[in-house]
Amino acid sequence: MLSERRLEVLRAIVHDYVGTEEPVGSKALTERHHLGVSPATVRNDMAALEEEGFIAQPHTSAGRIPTDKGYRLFVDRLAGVKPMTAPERRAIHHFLDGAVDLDDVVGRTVRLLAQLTRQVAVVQYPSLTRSTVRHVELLSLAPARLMLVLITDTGRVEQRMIDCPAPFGETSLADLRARLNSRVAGRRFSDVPQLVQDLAESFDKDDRGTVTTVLSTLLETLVEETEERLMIGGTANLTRFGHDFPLTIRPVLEALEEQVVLLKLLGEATDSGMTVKIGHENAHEGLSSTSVVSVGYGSGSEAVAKLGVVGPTRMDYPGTMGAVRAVARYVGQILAES
Amino acid sequence: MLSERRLEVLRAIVHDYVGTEEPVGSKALTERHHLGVSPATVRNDMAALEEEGFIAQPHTSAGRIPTDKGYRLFVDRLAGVKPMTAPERRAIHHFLDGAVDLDDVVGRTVRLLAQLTRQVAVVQYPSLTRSTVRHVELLSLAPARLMLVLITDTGRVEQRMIDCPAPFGETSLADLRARLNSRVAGRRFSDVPQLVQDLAESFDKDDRGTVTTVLSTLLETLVEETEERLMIGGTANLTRFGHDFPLTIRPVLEALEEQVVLLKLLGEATDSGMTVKIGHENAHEGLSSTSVVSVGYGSGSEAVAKLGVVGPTRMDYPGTMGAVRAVARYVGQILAES
DNA sequence: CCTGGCACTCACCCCGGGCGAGTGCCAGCC
DNA sequence: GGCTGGCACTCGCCCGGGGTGAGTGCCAGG
Repeated sequence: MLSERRLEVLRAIVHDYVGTEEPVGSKALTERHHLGVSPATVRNDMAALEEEGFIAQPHTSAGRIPTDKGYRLFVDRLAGVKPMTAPERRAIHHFLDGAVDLDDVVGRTVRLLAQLTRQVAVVQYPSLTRSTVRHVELLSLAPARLMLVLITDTGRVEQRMIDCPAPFGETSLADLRARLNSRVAGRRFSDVPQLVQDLAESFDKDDRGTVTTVLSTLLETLVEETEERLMIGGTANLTRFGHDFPLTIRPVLEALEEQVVLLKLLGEATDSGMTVKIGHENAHEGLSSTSVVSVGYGSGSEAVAKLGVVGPTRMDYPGTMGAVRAVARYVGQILAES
Repeated sequence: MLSERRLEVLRAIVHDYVGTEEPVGSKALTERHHLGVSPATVRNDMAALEEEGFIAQPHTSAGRIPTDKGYRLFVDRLAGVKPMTAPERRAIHHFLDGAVDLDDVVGRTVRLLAQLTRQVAVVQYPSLTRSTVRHVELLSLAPARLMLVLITDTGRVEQRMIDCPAPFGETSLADLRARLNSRVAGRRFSDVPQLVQDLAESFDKDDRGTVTTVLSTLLETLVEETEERLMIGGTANLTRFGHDFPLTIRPVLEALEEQVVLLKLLGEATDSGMTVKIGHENAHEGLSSTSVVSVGYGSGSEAVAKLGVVGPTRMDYPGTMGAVRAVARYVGQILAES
């Protein structure tokens, strides 16, 4: 119901406003974009767009700025994803390739995303829930003290101390280790509880207490770590938010410190494909003047975690989406290789 | 050479300025602090203090604010460390006590420090250099793929993947694991290189390549991890910096993102006792309008890492120092227990 | 349906005056 | 000698007013 030209006007407004950060008027629009019509016509179009809620004026006799709804339309129908150039892609690959362990991969990814988009980057650690167990290791640190180490196929490592109810011999330990691994290695994390259910029964009465403790610690690790970790970076980019940002920046910083908030944020994104949440679409109040672009990534075809960026609603959507998508793709590759 | 009263005036100026964030004049001073002298006298004292460079006026006909040098004197001679109250101490202990692993301890410490001081908190992970090896574990993930896990007495765990030049049997693995541990377990990290020096020689020719690879990876881990990790939090508190902070906050955020900068910052602090770096005393330019209060902490008597807070030079030094010291003490306790 | 013209609105900038906190200095007092 | 009250002066801040210009809405004509 919006004519082609009106959409074009909206696109032009978004483009200019993102660039200049200032309300854009009809005259300036016709000058910078050859729309083929006069300012007066554009004014009529603007009035229509405002009527529909896609743009607004900060005050009478000022230019227009896009509303959240306007950005929404822009992202959905007017903007493509701007692909990275070949040199950029090479640089991404090269930068990520030097990582030594999972922490390093995540750390580099955060810095890379922040740099590419000049916004705040958020990267979730690969989840345990979806991934499979590569290996479970048990170490004896003291006669009645064990350490449990869980290694996943995404390279994540979790460890827990275990105080045994009774001393636990080396042979029993080797036995438990072997049986545990034969059952759970290569299996999905979510299947583990069932797989180890009756394991304790096959052990001596003396050892049974310890085995039970070990198993429950293992399951606890599973549950606790469904509560994910993440890393953020590029907060210095928040200073580019706007002139008035003492008020804007504060709630954003606060939201960023709340891992729970961020995880929920990423969690709300659809599993496949890119998700763009604009302004008030974000549930968290502190982020109501920001947009979040996120996408899943993973070592295989399946996404095991998400990453994204948080920036002002007034952001370069095509460029940001391109960068986010490219980084996610390469991180997936790196994880698959390791 | 400064009379007692002049020091008292300086103390009052610091106190008021920290509270109000506004230049403090002679009249207001005599009203809020019963110095027993008139404003005129205070003015003379102020002139003297300014002459010596302890205070300055932002512009003529304004009140005075302390200079870096003034804060220095205040911290060194006029301020004590304000001890935490008993309830606060209990809260600290309780909050830290619930941690499940090292990451959690560090995470909680950061949040705690940020909350207590209402400033930006920085906590360094316990160093590997000073600590001792609790256990080295080798896991076979694939015929020619090993994982090396290094566990320290501070609870830190590092892992590395190793691609072997040749397949490595289970018995050889057990052998290497046992010998490695008998040599390095309980030893200082810095002694490890020497202790494993000739280990490869005692192995079969076939395995020697793999053993060498394992050892060099172990030593690499040692070196790489001398490059420490740290965690920061409470960046939202930066918004309380001052009215003009778009300019102030940016370089600080940038500095905080540079782990290297922060590590150097903490590194410059003296090993024992508390260090307070004020304004330009900080080498990094972005931090020239901040003060850093840091202190070492450790599981035993020896400090294994440092923690601290970064805030505006205009901060409550006694309170901040009290909080930093208390937190460091309790973290040490928690680490010793685990 | 587009266009040029026109009157109108209103944020922004600049300016000048009044206000008041704060200072430095000085003469007098203890 | 050091403290005090008094006094003239400085200068940043607040406030109101007028000018400017970008931008708008509307309307009549093509």
